[in-house]
Amino acid sequence: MDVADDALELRRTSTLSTLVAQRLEALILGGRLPPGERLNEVALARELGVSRGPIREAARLLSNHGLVEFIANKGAFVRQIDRGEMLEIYDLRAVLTGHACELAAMRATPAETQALSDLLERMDAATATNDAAGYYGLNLDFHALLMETAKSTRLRSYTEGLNKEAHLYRQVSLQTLPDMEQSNRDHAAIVAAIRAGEAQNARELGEAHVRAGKARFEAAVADALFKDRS
Amino acid sequence: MDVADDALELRRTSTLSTLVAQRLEALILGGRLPPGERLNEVALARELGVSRGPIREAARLLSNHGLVEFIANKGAFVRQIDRGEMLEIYDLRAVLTGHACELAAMRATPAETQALSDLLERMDAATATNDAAGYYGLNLDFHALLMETAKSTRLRSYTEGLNKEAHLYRQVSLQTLPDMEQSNRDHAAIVAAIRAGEAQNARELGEAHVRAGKARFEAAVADALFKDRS
DNA sequence: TTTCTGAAAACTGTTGACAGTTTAATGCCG
DNA sequence: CGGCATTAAACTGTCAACAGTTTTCAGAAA
Repeated sequence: MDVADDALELRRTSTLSTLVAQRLEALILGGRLPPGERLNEVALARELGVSRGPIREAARLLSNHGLVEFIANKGAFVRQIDRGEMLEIYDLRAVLTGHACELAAMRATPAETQALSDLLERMDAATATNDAAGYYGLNLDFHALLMETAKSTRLRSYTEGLNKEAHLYRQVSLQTLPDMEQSNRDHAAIVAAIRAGEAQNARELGEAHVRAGKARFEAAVADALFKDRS
Repeated sequence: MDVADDALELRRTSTLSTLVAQRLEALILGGRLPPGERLNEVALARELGVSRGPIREAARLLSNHGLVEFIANKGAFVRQIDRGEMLEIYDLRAVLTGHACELAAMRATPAETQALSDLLERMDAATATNDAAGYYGLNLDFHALLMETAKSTRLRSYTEGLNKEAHLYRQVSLQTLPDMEQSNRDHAAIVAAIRAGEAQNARELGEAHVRAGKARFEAAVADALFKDRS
């Protein structure tokens, strides 16, 4: 999608409500509106310089993205995600990532496989220099490109939603950092399968990749629990 | 969830916006608001006896369910689903149904497997008497119970959303009726795998079951196309 | 001091009105 | 008669005010 399309798309969809929704989403994911917090309509309206109408519409927009929960006569609250829901999210992400890899293997254009390979190389470089922050960003890019390559709008929006929800887990400290080396070995295997057009194989590799993340998460939680009790 | 819980839940969530959303959803899925139609706010407000605010909020609610699409300064439109999107929906439904069966195999209580078996029998009875309408309803119940048994709220809501979206396909005539006998053989195999706790097997069976539906759909589309041209 | 009661403050849910945009229609010109 | 500019109608986007509920807090009773 080029710039002109972007501009058109913006003009086609942008209204105060959607802009406010983006602001609110940023506030929530950025932690300034922590899980459990109520979205005070009048305060937010004053702060953002709009009336309550757009605030309410924006909150309703976010509600089905799973970021916000409505309680009648009490208002909109930032959702709280507990450990069980986090596991649920990992499971779904695993299944959907697997499906994305499968589709990518079937549909990837040469340019796309090349772009994936390029990202792989840059991630290797980040691993070599132990650049965790850089790796983190590239990792996001990689998974985004994977979804792009799968060419399934719903798959992408579901995955994006799950990723956002994961940010609502109370102890962000438990959002584990991947073992960069192992993680990128996974990526390399996935890209190889995609390049070879081995759909089933790509699917299994993608699913296992996320499952590994889930395992790390569970270990981190168990570890934190242990520390609490000691 | 018992009746008291339902009432509480209702009181907790129900507000004009949500009630209107349910009404609108019914109008859309019932075909009275066909795909592509604009949701005229003033007309709907008058018809439902509320002001435009709740209508707008309800539309925003439905927009995230994928039933409605907003275009700035033009309003809310009932989404249109084309053949490609329909295939995308089938794919996702297949993957998610497989996952649901997998989870069900791991988590089903004896009561739940029994309930699944009971539905199976009633579907057999419907098949025997060639009661397509009855089978249709029981089939919905079966898949709903499957999701219940999987005990994953997101899995359920995603699947429900996909099912609703599928209703937006322009030619509802192409929504194929399953071959009742074959379909129920699939169901029986799935329940057997769940009862046996064979998660991986249940997953594959569930996925294949939906894939079969996708194949029927593709055949029906090809057939319709052929008839058009002849 | 604690607990209950009741009123006030704060806030959400809803409504009707105003502003700006889009769409349809009317009339003009070729 | 057909195409085009202009104008009016219809409609959406936004706002400010009203109604009803929830929460808070002060004061009285135990």
